[in-house]
Amino acid sequence: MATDADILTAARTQLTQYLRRKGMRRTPERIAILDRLFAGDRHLQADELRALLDSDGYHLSLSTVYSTLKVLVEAGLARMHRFGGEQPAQYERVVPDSPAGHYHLVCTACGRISEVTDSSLSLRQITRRHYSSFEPAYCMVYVYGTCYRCLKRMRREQRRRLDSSGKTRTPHSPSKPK
Amino acid sequence: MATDADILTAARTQLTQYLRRKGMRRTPERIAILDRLFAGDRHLQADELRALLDSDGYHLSLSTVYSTLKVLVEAGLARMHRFGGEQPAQYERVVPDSPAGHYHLVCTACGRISEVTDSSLSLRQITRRHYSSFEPAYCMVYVYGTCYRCLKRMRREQRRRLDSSGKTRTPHSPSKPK
DNA sequence: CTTAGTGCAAAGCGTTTGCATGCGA
DNA sequence: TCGCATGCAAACGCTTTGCACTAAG
Repeated sequence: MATDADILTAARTQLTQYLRRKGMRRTPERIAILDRLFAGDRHLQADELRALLDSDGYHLSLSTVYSTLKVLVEAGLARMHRFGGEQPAQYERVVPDSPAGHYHLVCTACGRISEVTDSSLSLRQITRRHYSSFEPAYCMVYVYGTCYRCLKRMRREQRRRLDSSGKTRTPHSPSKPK
Repeated sequence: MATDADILTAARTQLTQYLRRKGMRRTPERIAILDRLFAGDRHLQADELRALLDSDGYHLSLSTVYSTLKVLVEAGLARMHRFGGEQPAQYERVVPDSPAGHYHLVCTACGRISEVTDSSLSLRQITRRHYSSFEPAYCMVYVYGTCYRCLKRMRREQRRRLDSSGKTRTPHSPSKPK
């Protein structure tokens, strides 16, 4: 039932504690980046995050964004993803103490990401069945495939290809041969 | 029960078919790269793969390695991983028609990867519970944590730190201060 | 004979680093 | 005041690209 405000508060607290524990400083830049990352649950690239902060009137350097994101990841407040391999890293907030696992549907055609929360795929369940020789911290699940949008498009294109290659096989209509 | 030889044969066949279907050429470089990738089930980086081929007396350019790996991924014969985010991409063979899912244990301390085959985490089981709006192709599971080797090391370091900071608090033994 | 594939070198691009300055504790 | 954090620009490293040459079909 946590509201976004609750989540942000919890995150700020966790960051403050982490920084203190590590003897690091609680700078306004770090707070601002945390706030912006937690303002939504989208995946953000470093430069997107910077652009957002910029349009908020908050100007900071890319290196600061990168270093802070690294801090957030170490503090367990953010997670880094490399979805395609070609595309740049994307960062995602981690809601403190949230028990549910969630995984990512990655469309290999358009790169769009959707998220699925699935309690049956919780960290606990996945990590439980491990050997004692590995101490799991968290897990990530990626399902690669085709999103419905691309499926539709691909079907449309296929149809058109058949229409034009089949010549007059089906005297239907070339419809829009554009 | 497939032997490595069987697997390689199947992979070669699948590649040949894929290339024919796409109107692409069956060059010796592509075969060599496929063979080398399937010679073991390790994760390989592009330049490692090239080095291996090099030591086999097979010299080819890095760009060829990259472009061929891309082809193999598209043909469903290889998979690309970006484990840490910082480290370069690693490639892994995909055994044709192998039903079992396997996931990766990634040590966040040393970067070492181990693989776990787990039939209860098969693609089928994971993808079954999706909406109809996404057509899954394959999935990847990463469990991040600490491997036993690093756990041991970290415990050792922690102990040493306590020993030296705690002064003579517990007059036990520094045991092996090595 | 045609044209996709290869090799080489250079470009590209996300990310990191070095260093001078600024600011939190 | 002390030393970590920031900003800038340059460096870095993996990957891609452009182009001339080679070879598969």
